[in-house]
Amino acid sequence: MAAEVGLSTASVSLVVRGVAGPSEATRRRVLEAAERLGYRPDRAASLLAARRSRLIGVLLDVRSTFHAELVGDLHAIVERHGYDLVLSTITRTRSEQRAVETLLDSRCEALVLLGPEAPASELAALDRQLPVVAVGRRLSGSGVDVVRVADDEGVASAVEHLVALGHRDIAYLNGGTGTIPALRRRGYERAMGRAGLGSSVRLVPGGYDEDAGMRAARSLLTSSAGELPTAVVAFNDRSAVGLLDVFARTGVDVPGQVSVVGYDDDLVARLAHVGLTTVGQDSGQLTEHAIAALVERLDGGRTEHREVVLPPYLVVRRTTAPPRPS
Amino acid sequence: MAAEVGLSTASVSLVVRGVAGPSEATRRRVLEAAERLGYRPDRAASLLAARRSRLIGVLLDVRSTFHAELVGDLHAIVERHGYDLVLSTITRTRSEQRAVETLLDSRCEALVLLGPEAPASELAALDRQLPVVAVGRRLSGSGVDVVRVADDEGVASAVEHLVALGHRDIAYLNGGTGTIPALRRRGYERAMGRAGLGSSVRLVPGGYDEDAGMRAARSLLTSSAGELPTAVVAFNDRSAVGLLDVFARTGVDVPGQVSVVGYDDDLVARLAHVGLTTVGQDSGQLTEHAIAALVERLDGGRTEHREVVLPPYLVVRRTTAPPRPS
DNA sequence: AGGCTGCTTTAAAGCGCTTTAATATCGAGT
DNA sequence: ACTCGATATTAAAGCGCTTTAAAGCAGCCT
Repeated sequence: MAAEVGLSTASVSLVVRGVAGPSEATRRRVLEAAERLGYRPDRAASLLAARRSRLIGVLLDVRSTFHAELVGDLHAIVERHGYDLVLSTITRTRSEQRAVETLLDSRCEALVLLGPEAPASELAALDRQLPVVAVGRRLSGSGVDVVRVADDEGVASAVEHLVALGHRDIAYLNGGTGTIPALRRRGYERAMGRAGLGSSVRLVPGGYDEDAGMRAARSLLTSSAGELPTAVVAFNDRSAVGLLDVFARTGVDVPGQVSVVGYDDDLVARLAHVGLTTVGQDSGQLTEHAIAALVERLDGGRTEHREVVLPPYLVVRRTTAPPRPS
Repeated sequence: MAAEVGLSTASVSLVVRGVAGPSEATRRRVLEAAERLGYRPDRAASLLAARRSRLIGVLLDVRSTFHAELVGDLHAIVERHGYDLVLSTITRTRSEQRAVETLLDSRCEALVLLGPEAPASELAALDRQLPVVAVGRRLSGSGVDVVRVADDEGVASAVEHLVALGHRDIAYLNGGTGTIPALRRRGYERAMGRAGLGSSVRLVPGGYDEDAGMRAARSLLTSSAGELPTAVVAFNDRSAVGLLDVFARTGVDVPGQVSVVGYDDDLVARLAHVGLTTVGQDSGQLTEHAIAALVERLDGGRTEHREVVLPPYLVVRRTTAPPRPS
């Protein structure tokens, strides 16, 4: 390529990277030749020579629609800062650790971890190697930057919405063990307390999928469970959909007899025939803050860690209404 | 790292890559030191020096759940062949071409394109640079390897299923323009013809999403459309879900009054409360053939192109039943 | 003319590895 | 003791770039 135009490789490098220096004439000459030869700089070589990759690694679960949305936003944002993305997904057979190692091998300068599961200590250790931002997960300690949505507030706003509609008998369909389920559950309990409904707190064992919701619905419908609550807040949309399904099949009118609120604003919640009232998080904000945090540490030299907590928003659709007359 | 153990970098390289040569003693010494120092070989440097990246690029749409599934399988398969994956996704703001360029820049040795949209000629041009396999799309000419499922057969088997149940008035909800919609539609037309129902062919304009399905359902329900068919085969699951939604809201019983079949065996089709009869494709087979094709060309020296067409399978769930009595 | 300045270009070193060919080591065999 | 072959190790070149310092070259001033 350099030989082709009778210039040094240095000049070519300068032109190709758009660095100031070469004259207009040289620039044109090189660009023309590059075009003609279909020249593409070798990323590996640049990376090696430049000692900067300008690569940001993203750990994701390719099966998650929410992650998909985030990746879309990330691409756009990262580009504005002159970085590029490298994706690494977990799968059934590919652990989080393995996925992160791939990212490390690609010599990423920083990592965005979408919903990481690793223990906080491990993440902190990672962060000692390179800037890391965890998205969407609450983390004790402050070994990494965190950008997340206040899940407890989200659930609280769901409860408040129901209370405002007149509900008093509001059950919560739990999401199992884990930091996120715990946080959401606490949001429910606190909100109930604040509404003077502390004594009506009613926790139903659940899980994260449709099946869990279906089981929960069936247990609520057995007479031994006592009267059906007038509303139930579910850990997430998937379990809420399970609830809706069983209610629909057993002739329980939603929202006539029971109101249902989900969490996540999943695609499934938005489907017109589901129309689930739910709590969503602003993916654009989430990614914007995540990248900002990394760039600050990479280019701005910030060293202490920070946690950004964004407010969730309630989306009222068709599964909530005033309670049935008792 | 080499200095650390008092050996040459060559020896270290040999050990780290697991190449035969170094003695057991050396091997242990290096491995121990690597562990202690947290040494990770630099991918870029290896890539540059080895002149082989052993990387396979995957073009995908991170928003597609089917692609997600494929990526999961790909990771597992590729690993068995000693390759690694690099992912590049299209997004709202990131074109297919841009995504492919990224892959090229990473010096992939071959590309797996999941549902590529580029014209065949462009793909053929790409294939002149490196082995390319297109997954899931029918391609005229033979400029690249193709692995796909026989979409026409899939739709045909849906029609045959309905015919076997006794249906004669079977409409098809079209998927818009594009090679895949065209192929599926033809599958419908042919199957109808074979069943002696050529004169009952009934095409409804549609699209690929829930909205299109909803619009189609409404148009079917207006009296001007004539009598409601006893069954409708939809271009895909998403549009089928739109149909189901409108039917449910307007009190049209499925499958009592109308049977509905989708296509894709999406997650949404599997949800218990949807229970959509649909046509699925075996993602494991698809990826297995795709990688096999690439490996053969990469390591086996095959040069001509090939097309692998896999059979789809019908999944009968709860949205199909014998037709309503007329 | 000679010395400056400011702009453009390039030689050369080197990034962290792989690879090849050559060298070192060690018994075994004669 | 000496050669031979097998095995283990390494020196050195080089992958395709970036980067730094230095060189080349105008034009300008004194």
